[in-house]
Amino acid sequence: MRATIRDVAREAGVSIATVSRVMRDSAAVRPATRDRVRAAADALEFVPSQLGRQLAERRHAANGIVFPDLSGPYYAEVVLGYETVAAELGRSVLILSTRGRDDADDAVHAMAERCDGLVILGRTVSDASVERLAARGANVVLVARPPVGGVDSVNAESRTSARALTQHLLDLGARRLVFVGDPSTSPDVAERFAGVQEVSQEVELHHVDDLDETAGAHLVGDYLTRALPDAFVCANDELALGMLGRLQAAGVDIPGRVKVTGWDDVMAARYAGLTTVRQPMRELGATAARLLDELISGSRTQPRHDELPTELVIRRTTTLGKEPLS
Amino acid sequence: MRATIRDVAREAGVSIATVSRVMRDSAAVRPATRDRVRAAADALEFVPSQLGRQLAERRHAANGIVFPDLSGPYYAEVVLGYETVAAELGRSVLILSTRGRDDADDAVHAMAERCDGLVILGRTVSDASVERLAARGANVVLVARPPVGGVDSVNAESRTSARALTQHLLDLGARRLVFVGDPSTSPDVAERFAGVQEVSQEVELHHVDDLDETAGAHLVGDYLTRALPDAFVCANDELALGMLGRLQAAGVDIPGRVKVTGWDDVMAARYAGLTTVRQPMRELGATAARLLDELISGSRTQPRHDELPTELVIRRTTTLGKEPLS
DNA sequence: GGAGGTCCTGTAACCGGTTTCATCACTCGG
DNA sequence: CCGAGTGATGAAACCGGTTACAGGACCTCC
Repeated sequence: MRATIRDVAREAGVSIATVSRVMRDSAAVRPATRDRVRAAADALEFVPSQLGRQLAERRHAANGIVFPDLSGPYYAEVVLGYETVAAELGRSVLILSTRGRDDADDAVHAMAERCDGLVILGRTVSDASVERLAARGANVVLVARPPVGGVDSVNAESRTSARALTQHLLDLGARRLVFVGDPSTSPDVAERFAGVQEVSQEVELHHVDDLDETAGAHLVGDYLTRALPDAFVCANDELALGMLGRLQAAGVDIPGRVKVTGWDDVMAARYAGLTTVRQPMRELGATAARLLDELISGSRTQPRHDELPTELVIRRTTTLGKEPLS
Repeated sequence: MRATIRDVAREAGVSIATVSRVMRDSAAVRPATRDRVRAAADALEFVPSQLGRQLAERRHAANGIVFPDLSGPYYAEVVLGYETVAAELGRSVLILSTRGRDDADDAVHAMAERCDGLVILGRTVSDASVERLAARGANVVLVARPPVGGVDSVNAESRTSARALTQHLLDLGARRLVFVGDPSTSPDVAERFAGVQEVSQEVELHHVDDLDETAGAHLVGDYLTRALPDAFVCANDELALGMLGRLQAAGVDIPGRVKVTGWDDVMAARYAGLTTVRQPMRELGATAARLLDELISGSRTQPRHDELPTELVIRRTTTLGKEPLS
């Protein structure tokens, strides 16, 4: 069995209070006593129990982060940015993936009991659950999800880049645009669509349920038999990549005949030469960590809703550039 | 302040022991008493403190996982597989990324104090640290890293697939092979090289320090001025993708003039049509979680060193197939 | 009617730390 | 020489649970 603070106290001939003071340097201890305690602690290989400490301090020194998945680069990067800052702030990070889990809400509540605060990415838990957490006094920051009540949030700006993207297409002579995605499923997608509409009023909307490659590849068929538009503005990269593959297989000239854009700038987008919009993923995570720290330390009481800028990335699927693969 | 077990006991007119029994269903309680306790708990919105519980049970019900990064899909998938199984086993998951951290060893030791056991991916911490952890009685499982002492490990098989990959190239008529990577930096790479050598004795070795795209793109230059081999067998996909981009830019016929293979099957490899070797990443994580659980529960005392099979994935950079993008 | 058993519940010790407060020794100024 | 102040230390309460053990109520069977 591992040594406890009482073992060290006995060995050094002092009280446990003194050992505690030496271990955490919290109060003056006579040098001679301090050395004796240090020696005893070393001899017994004493390492203070985090559980005991946490119970006494009534804090976990840990934060949670909830995400749907780590498969794509998106959430992985956010998690990394979050972990980096949390570590700097001296907090451990607990993770919870809701993929393939039907009890996500319960799992999140259980997790909230194990940390001082948590970050929730995307639509992993219901609004009701978020509100319940907040009502229970949990410290919560939402990322990539519209604000719920007075809960903090951090999001990537969508509308400005959507406008820039659309203007870029118009500048290239594209007139008939088709937006692929369903604005009603996600406020993010709605914002992107709204941005596109602001610049190109006559943009068509092609509803699609799943925003993945299969759906993208599938829906191309409809257009091949009918007329192709000048450009497909996809709600995300997966969709765009799926369409791209299918269009290329059909021998359609890209970007000559039709232009394609995505959103997110996943790694594969680089290899596919896909024009897209890059989000500051790591920065989203880092910002969330800082906001959460403010909540936990109580240094801020007013809710904050941050919006981080995004960046248009132009590649071969819109302009036939000679830019290197980078 | 949140209600504690004592508040509930007072409210229900019973002792804290009875409340505990009701909350955890650990012993028979008279139905009438149980209902009274339940009602009191509900009224006070009592949720047992995990800290108190953990201290009493002397367990964290949490496992750690240490990884270098999450940027590539490799570690992200391993972490996901791990998290899924850990959650099924009722354990939370703590993460620690060592990227850009110079005190990785200390951080890992600190983390070990906060969980019942941990998984270490790759060469994130020194062998000495792993041994120190094991000596302190920590439960440790290594993944994608050669065994250290009697510590459990889970690895992906390398040699068999390396042989299959090489045979595939020979079957296609390739004779002059160049292996790109440094077998001395990683036992994994050494295994892969050894497997290649077993089938093609005259394979050349091209040492390269960093196994990333830049390095790959860079080293192509040397070969363009001299003679190209029949095939480049790269130690990983990033390297291969870097070379591929540079070769294509130079107008080299792939796979006609030169074939290129990678290792890992990252997502971008699919889009690039790169022949590679797929590792069962999620399964690596899941297996590690199960081994760790055996260690923690004490149901196994003999160390285990598992090796999971890998799979050759043939794509356009070796054979000019018509296989769909999948 | 009493011994023995079962069922339920409370008392109290325990997990391993932190921290308040009291105490005691010692220094210093008057 | 004495009272006040200062610095180091220990006793004990506390954080919020779990659980071994004891004991009382009640039932059963001889």
